[in-house]
Amino acid sequence: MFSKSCEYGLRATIFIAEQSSSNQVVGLKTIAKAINSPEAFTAKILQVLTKNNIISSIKGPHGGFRIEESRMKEIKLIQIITILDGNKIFYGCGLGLDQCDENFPCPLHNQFVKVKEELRMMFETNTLQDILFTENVKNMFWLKR
Amino acid sequence: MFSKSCEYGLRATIFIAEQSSSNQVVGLKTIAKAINSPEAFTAKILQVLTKNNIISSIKGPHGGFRIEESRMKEIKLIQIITILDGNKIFYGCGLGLDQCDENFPCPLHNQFVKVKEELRMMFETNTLQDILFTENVKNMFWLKR
DNA sequence: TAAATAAAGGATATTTAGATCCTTTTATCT
DNA sequence: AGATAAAAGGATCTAAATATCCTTTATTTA
Repeated sequence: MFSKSCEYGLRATIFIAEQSSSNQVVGLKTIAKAINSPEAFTAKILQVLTKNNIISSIKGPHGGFRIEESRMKEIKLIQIITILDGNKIFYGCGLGLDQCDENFPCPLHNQFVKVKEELRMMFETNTLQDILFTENVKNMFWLKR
Repeated sequence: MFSKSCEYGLRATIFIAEQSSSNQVVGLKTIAKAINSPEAFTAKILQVLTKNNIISSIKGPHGGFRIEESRMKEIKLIQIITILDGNKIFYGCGLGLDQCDENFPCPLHNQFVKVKEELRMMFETNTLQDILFTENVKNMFWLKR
C-alpha cells in the first residue's frame, strides 16, 4: 500500500509527536529503535519531513527532532503520505491506466473512486492530535512490551 | 497500490477474456499492444497466470491465449491479484508493523481494517464475467479510440 | 518432413527503492 | 577555543522490481 519510506515516515512522525507531547526532544537513534527502522535510512526521511515543515530538527548536543505543540492539530496524516509517496494512491487508476476518469472510466473506475476516496478521507481527517488521543498509540513502539 | 506486474496482469486477463468471449485466441503481441505494456515482460506475467490456471495458452501457429467460457464466472479478480502481489494489501498493517492485530492494534488498525476489507470485497465479488458485462470494458484497450 | 509460428524458459540488463557510510555543518558544554 | 554531539548532505552500495534478449519446445501448415 505505502512505500517503506512512507511507513517509516508515518511511524517516526507519530513517535516524535508522542514524545513532543511530553516536551521530549528525541534523537535519530532513539527514533529508529522505537519504530524498528534502519537508522541512516530514517535520517533521510526525517530530513525530507523537516524540509517540508512537518517536524523540526535541532542540531548539536541535546539536539534531535520535535513537533511544536501547536502543529499537532494542524498536521494531517495525508500530508506526510503526499510528501513521501505522492497522491497516486488516492487519485491514480487502480489498473494503471494513464487516461481513466469520469469521461473515460475503466470498468472498475467507480468502485475504485469510492474506496480510494474513503482511504483519502481516513488520512485527511486524522491529525497527529487525533492519533495521540487514541487508546493504542503506544502499541506501535518498541518500549515496554 | 498494485505492482506493475499486477496492473498488467489484470489488464491482460480482462483483454483476453473480452476476446475469448467472441471466441478469439489472442497472441502476445496483440495483447501487449492492446493493454499498452512491454511485450517480453507481459509474456512472463502470462506464463504465471497460465501456470495458475487463470488463462490457457496454445503454442504454435494460430496459438495464443484464451479463457474458457466456463471459467469467466469462476475467476475473481482477487485471484489474479493474490497470485501476482500476494495478500499484504488486504491483510497487512498499513503502517508496516509486523505485529498488528485485534489484540495489539496500531492506532489506525480499525480504520485500516474497514477500508482494506472493502477493497478485498471489491475484488472478491467481481468476476471476469462481471467486468465483461460492464458498459466500459472497451475503454481500457487501445483499439478504436 | 521441413519451414514457420508462437509460447516457454533461461539469462541478463536496467531502473528504482531501500539502505549504508563518510564528511560537513551547526550547536553545546567544558 | 577545543572537544563533543547531533543533524545535514553527498556518495555509494544492495536488493528488488521492471524490462529485454536469446534459445528451446510445441504445434501447425505447406
